[in-house]
Amino acid sequence: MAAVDLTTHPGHLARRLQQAHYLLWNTMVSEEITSPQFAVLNALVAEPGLDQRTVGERVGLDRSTIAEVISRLGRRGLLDKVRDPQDGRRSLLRPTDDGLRTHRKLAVRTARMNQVFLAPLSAAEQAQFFDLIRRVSDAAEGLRNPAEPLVPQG
Amino acid sequence: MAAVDLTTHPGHLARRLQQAHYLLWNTMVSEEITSPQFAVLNALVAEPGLDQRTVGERVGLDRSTIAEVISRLGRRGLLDKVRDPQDGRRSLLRPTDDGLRTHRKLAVRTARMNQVFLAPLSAAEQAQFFDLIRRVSDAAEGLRNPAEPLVPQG
DNA sequence: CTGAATTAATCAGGGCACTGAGTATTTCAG
DNA sequence: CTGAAATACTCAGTGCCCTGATTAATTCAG
Repeated sequence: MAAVDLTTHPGHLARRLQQAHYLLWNTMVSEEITSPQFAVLNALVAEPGLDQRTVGERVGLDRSTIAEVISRLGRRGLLDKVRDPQDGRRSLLRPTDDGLRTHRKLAVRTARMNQVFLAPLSAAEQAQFFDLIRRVSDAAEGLRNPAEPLVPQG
Repeated sequence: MAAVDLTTHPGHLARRLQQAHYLLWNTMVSEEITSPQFAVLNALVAEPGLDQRTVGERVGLDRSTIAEVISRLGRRGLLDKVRDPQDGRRSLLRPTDDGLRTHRKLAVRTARMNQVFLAPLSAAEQAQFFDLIRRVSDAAEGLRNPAEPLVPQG
């Protein structure tokens, strides 16, 4: 006995939500390009020439994961990766023509999928949905570095 | 240009939410036992003697993933796995004494973590949060098998 | 200018999540 | 009773996600 009701556990709900999304993405958007891959491509369409670490920051992927995702996108010929002549540690990334085409195509399908995914909610509820999830995520993210002791701001 | 705003994409938000949860779990609950592992243990505390497939159903893990999670819990000595004498295909699972102890300990910590995680929301908002996520997940889950042609209900 | 941080990227290793294919066991039609 | 279908599980392969350690390049103090 003493077992817990997981339907009131946000972590469990988050996992289920992501699984549901994965399913829909696979059937409605693409079986080749994943959602994180699209996010990276999208960041590079917005800001071509970013380095790997910054792209990871933009889309919320750590250094190891972003390296893998970028390697896959590179293998598929969707982005170019060149060493920064100014700073030999960095690789500068930008989408290829094929990458731009793929991004445009998937952006349309993604919008359609989002509509289906959110269809059970009214417009007001969808706004609530975004707001609540964002607030919880941001707050937890903020707990990462519990206020730097040195040079707090400026 | 033509880049999309990911902050209005439920899939992206779901991923961020799960990452935030992962972070908090790791610091506040356990670095050894993961959240899916706890979910499996919890299911077996509620219903000892379940077979692998059913446990997977209860906690939302597919056949392959549940096999891995159970193998890890078995290696840690938190559950026992015996072949069903009635049906040689099944393995019957039940928590060990150590598994029960671990479950009790983690249940307490998990409750504390959930409070911290949901602290940015009022009680009413927390209820909304559960409701909205559950409705979206359930609806997408329902799209898996688009209405069985045989014996719809009963 | 040189040695000590700092920084970007990589590598090794563990865990979650899915699909498609294969194996063993049970069930069920004939 | 026997062969086909269904079922529980396993295995191989791909991809996401994290941490800690390592490598290469840059920056910065002395």
